[in-house]
This record gives sequence, structure tokens and C-alpha cells, in this order.
Amino acid sequence: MNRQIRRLPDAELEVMQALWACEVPAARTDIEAHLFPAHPMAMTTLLTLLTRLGEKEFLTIEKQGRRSIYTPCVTREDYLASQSRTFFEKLCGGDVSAFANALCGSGLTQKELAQLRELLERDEL
Amino acid sequence: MNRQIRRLPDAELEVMQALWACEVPAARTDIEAHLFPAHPMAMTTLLTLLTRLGEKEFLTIEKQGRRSIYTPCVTREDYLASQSRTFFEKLCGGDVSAFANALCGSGLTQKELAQLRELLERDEL
DNA sequence: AATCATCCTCTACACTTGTAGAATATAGAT
DNA sequence: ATCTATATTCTACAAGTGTAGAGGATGATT
Repeated sequence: MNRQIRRLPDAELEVMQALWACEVPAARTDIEAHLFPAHPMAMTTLLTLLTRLGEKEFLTIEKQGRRSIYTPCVTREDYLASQSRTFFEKLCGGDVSAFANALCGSGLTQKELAQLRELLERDEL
Repeated sequence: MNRQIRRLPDAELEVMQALWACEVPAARTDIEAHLFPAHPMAMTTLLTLLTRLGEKEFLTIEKQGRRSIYTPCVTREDYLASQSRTFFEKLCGGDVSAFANALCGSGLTQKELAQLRELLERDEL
């Protein structure tokens, strides 16, 4: 069903999140515009991260003249699902109650928890 | 309520998990016995990791003659809660429905999901 | 007291990650 | 044809991570 997707380092994840937020395929400027403004980075840094993501096959890079366009080849949904699984297995040891406790202690509001419960219910059908 | 706890690298986390599984305070041999058997490591590797965890203040090291005893100073619960929060914020962008979808797609069984929902409900009271 | 066994610390090294300047290539303007 | 702005790739480096051997300290044994 869902293969194991390697965990990305923080900086690369931020770039992927920006890419996922774009209309794809996206140009560098587009991705740049979707980056977390609170974490500025030099343009070459962004390009380095994009290259590394390409090597890791999280996205493909196609050149059009001097510019490149980037297309994700892992969806956000798949990535999140895979990382959830990893969290459950590696951190919670596959123990549902440990997981539930973690969520309850995580600072999510009552409202958010209720919402989560409801969504889980709906999806279960 | 719960401060931000830095994320541990995989190898260090495994050691912490082993320590949490011990009667504390624990000796190295004890921790060793609780390590994931599927991932063998040299004794000195374990000791290096314990030292690093001490530097990061995840545990304290007390010497008794030539041997050391280790005591966690971050609880498993606090660590899991903090990491859940980070997961929710950084991966799901603070979006409950993205989180719910991630869980539903993560390969958890229907039974596990139902159990999770129930535990959340109970804890909400 | 000398030797041995055991436990820990030091040192080491390759690989990854975060970061970005220098160098190179290319489309557009003159 | 040349110059210029701009986009990408190369190179670089410090810090973090995974791994473990060499060396030093100390408790146990003869």
C-alpha cells in the first residue's frame, strides 16, 4: 500500500512544502514565493536543496534554456502518511495508547482534538 | 505547558527508548539488553551515544567506580508529546484535516484507528 | 603486587545537512 | 558581436550523525 519514504531533513522538507503549495510544475521563483518567510535563505541555498531533492527523487528537474522547472514526484499526502506511520512505529513503538497520550499531551486544543476524532470517524466508514 | 524538546537523531532515540524501557537508574548492560536486537551496535558505539545524550541533557551520568549509571531526565511521555506537536505543526502545517488524512493513509488498521478515536474521546473529558 | 578482565573516554573518519560564494551558462538588449 | 542581467551548477566548509578501534582507568584474581 504505502511504501516507506525516507525522512527529509528540515531544510529540504521546507522546500518540498513550498513546492507542494505551488501550481506544478513550478519555477524556482514560484517556489521561492511559497517559502516560509520566517526562514529566509540565499537563492543558491534554495537551489542546492532543490538539487539534493532531485537526487533523492522527491522531484524531477527539467531544463528549459537556462531555467529549470520542478515537479514533485512524491505527493504531500503520501509523505505525510508515511511519516505518520514512522512516527507511530518508531516513536510510539506501535502502541496506540502511547500515541493517543502523545496527542493529548501535545498541546492540541480540545477543539482540535474533537475535530480530529470526528475526521477519523468519518474516514473510517 | 510543554516546552519544545529537540528532536533526537535516530540512533540516539533508539538508545533513549532502551533506557526508558529499563528500571531506572540503569547500567549500560541493562540498556544494552533493551536495545532493538535488529540493530546491533558495538559497545563503544552505545557508549558514544550515551555520552552525546548526556551532553544534550536527555540523561544524567553518574560514575560509581569504573562504571556509570544512567538516568533519563526527559520522560518518554514528554518527548512523544513534544514530537507530536512538531509533527502536527511542521509536517501538517497545523491543519487538523491534513493530520487526520495522514493517519488514515498511514496503514493503521481500522481497529487501531477506532481504538485511537476512543482513547482520544476518553482523554477529552 | 602483578595480571587480567571490564568499562569507559578519546580519537577518528566518512557521510549528511545547512549554508552560501565563485564560477559558468544563457537569454535579452544594444 | 558584445555586454548585461539572471539562472543554475560547483565548490566549500562547519556542524551533526553513525560507527567503532585504541587507549586508559579500575575492580577482581592469583
